[in-house]
Amino acid sequence: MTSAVRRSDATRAAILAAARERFASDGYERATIRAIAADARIDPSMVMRYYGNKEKLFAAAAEFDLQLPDAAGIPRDELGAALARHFLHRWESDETLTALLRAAATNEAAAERMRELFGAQLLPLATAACPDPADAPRRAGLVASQMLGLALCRFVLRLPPVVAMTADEAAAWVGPTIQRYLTSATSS
Amino acid sequence: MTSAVRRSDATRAAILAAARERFASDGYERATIRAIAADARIDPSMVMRYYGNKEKLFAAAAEFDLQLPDAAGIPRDELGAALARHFLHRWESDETLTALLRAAATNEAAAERMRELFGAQLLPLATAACPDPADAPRRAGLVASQMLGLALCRFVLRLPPVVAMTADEAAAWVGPTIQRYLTSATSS
DNA sequence: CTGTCATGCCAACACTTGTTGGCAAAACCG
DNA sequence: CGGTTTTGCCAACAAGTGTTGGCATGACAG
Repeated sequence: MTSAVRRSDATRAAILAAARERFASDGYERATIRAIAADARIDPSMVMRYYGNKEKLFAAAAEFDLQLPDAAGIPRDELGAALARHFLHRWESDETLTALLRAAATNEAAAERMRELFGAQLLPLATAACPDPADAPRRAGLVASQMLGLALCRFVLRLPPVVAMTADEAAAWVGPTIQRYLTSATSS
Repeated sequence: MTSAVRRSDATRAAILAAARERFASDGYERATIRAIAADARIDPSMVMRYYGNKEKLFAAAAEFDLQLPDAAGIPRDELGAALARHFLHRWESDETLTALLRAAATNEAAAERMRELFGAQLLPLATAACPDPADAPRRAGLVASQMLGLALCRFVLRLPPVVAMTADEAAAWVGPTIQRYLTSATSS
């Protein structure tokens, strides 16, 4: 009966949703199993039964797909702006990324997950987009620094001027930066 | 006897140094008073006597001066590169900034401190450097997003390609970005 | 209906946390 | 020297943590 719909699937989903919310707003250590369980209106022990322990719960809650567009489908000189817009949109529509970012600051497993996400999703796109595949990692790292920095200031630190910008304004400013990191002639 | 050198000043300093180290490597919640006290080779209760409570200890440990150069002393078109280099150097020579960044991800007081730092130190420089003072906050916010993002990837998440770069390489890449955020014609 | 398994809650565990009060020794001042 | 203040440690507290095992209730197959 592995593929059947169990009655507990709703509970599992409620736990996962509550976990994402707590991890996103409180980070890994301050998000307690008890608080998550209370949000999902079940007993804390259920969380343990369905997810084993807190670490595994986080791993399940931090599962994430950036859904990056295919580099081939976008004109080379619009890639920066398109990526910037996509990132911001993705960030605003799914709190998983904020959860991951907040947790990654203090939790090594979350940081490792962030590095995996970088290597598995952003790096391939950079490799396809940049002139010399040999320095794709560095270029992807720079793109990450700008996009994660923007998310940090906007969703975590909440710097007023960064929060005040619309997503389109922010993308318009940051787009050329991403573009340069991806496709410019090598600096230095 | 307020201005005299007390015998306990060495202990106070040891506590503060240990606190900065722990906050920098563990973040606010995982850095325990007990661990800090152990590092400083004293009893946990001493931390309380000298700093009141954990919050105040963090406030004392997170005191920080960016020591930004005067915008007037630097040619306008070299400001971006100079700032990038300065930031990276400052970051590497004092772990207080890493402590502040790690803690700010999950601790509201630390985030507030980060915003103060932004408003009191980076904003004035941007106001002096950018063409129209009216959009200085936005420009300063963008600068912060890039510099904090770089620090996040390099010192907290430890993305391999970002760690592998030398400080000068990183500054060479990021410099033009900062420059554009500060002095370019308004985007969008 | 009967037996079986899934679902949920309760109570408790071992442990860690920040924090407090009291007590000994050392340092200092007259 | 005597008296006071400073510096430090010890033991303990109350609260909160992740985690566990047992017991009820419901659903469901035969």
